[in-house]
Amino acid sequence: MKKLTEKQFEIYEFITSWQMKKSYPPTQAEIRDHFGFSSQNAVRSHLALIEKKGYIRLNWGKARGIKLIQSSSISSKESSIPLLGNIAAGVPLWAEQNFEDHLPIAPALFGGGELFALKVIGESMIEAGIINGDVAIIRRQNVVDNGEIAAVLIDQEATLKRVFLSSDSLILKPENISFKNLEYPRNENYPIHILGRYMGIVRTENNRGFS
Amino acid sequence: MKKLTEKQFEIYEFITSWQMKKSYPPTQAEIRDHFGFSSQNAVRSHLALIEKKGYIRLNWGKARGIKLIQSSSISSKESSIPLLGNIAAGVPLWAEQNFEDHLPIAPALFGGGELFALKVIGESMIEAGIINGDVAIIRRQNVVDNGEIAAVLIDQEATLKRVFLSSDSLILKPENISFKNLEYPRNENYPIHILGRYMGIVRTENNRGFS
DNA sequence: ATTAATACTGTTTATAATAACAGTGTTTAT
DNA sequence: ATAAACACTGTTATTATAAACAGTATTAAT
Repeated sequence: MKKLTEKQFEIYEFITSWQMKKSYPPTQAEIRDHFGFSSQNAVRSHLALIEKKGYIRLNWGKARGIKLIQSSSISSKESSIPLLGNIAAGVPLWAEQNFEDHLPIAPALFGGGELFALKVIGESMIEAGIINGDVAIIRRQNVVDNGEIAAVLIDQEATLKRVFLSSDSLILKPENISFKNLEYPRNENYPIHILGRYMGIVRTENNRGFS
Repeated sequence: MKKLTEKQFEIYEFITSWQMKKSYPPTQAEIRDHFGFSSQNAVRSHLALIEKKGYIRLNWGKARGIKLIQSSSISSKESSIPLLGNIAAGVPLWAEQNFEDHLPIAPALFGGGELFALKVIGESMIEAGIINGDVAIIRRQNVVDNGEIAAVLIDQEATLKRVFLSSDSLILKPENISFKNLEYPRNENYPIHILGRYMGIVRTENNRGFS
């Protein structure tokens, strides 16, 4: 199946998660509003392309006539999100063995894609409402847009930071007034990895400090 | 759950099988045609009754706004948490009709019990890391221990507050320095209800303001 | 260097679909 | 016997939603 462009994928994801939540697909106008387009035509042309690539089927002329085609990657069979455990130095990060747990949550709730969960350590994102011990849901990707929150690995510890990438440096901005920005010059081997984009959190009060 | 009449059941079945086949629900006109009614009103009144019995939920004014309610045995108890929708004055709070959505999350993650979800309105718990728009997971119970966070209903609006009950008063303490405590003398008919105990939150960044 | 595909804005028209109002018999449960 | 709930017909208004047409600007692929 032909690959979707990034934008097309975003729209496709929006449809799947809407469908998941509401059990019926969104209208073109609802998609337009979500993405802030001022023209429905933007949606129409995107849908046409996504259909051409075989991800959806359009029932032309009918309200909410978008039918999702089952694709193996985002199939509804997946009903959990892997929780990444302790990160041992040198061990390949994505090996199955590192997944010590699975959260019984359908990935579609967080927009689907290649998701994993990570326990947030520290208070650095407290002003974004993310506190120590929260489980962050991350979509795996190694680049994120400027200003987005990403999961980064610093000295074997996973934390969340707002990421700004300029031509000559990478800046990690905590959401906590008492923390300083971290700045790393580019083209140097800085000791951080972007693990993925922050998609949300899950916080369970019943088993804080459980594992 | 109240039983459907034979005719209502036929219509309900038609909707479920349509939904299965097409992945979106039928319109009222499509139902009318299938049953050979000459008036849409026949459909409308049936749907209203089926909704009242809690088998579907109607999204009034929206095309194909019929949502099937998961039969509580399969989905609710094992792999999803109902999201409580708008709370209309006078309407019994726990009627099926008020559940507009189900979060695809296994209740066990939040300790099990009779759980439901509620969208948090306002900034009153910001210091507990709970921000406006978060979906709080609540375990239904009308009493909570002193100092625990509970979902309370004040003037038809659901918020979270830390609850303290002394011999002569009930105090609701927000976790926000700029908010004042609310105090209600006991043995008076105060306008608040304790809905249940706060068990955690889910925050999805991908569909904030999804309704 | 040029084409094709992508990602849109803006406006208008057509149709799909729901809502509201006013009724008529028929059954079911007091 | 008498409401109340059920199962409809018939008509009209209104809104929700999709389609069509005419563009612009940017990026990726020859």
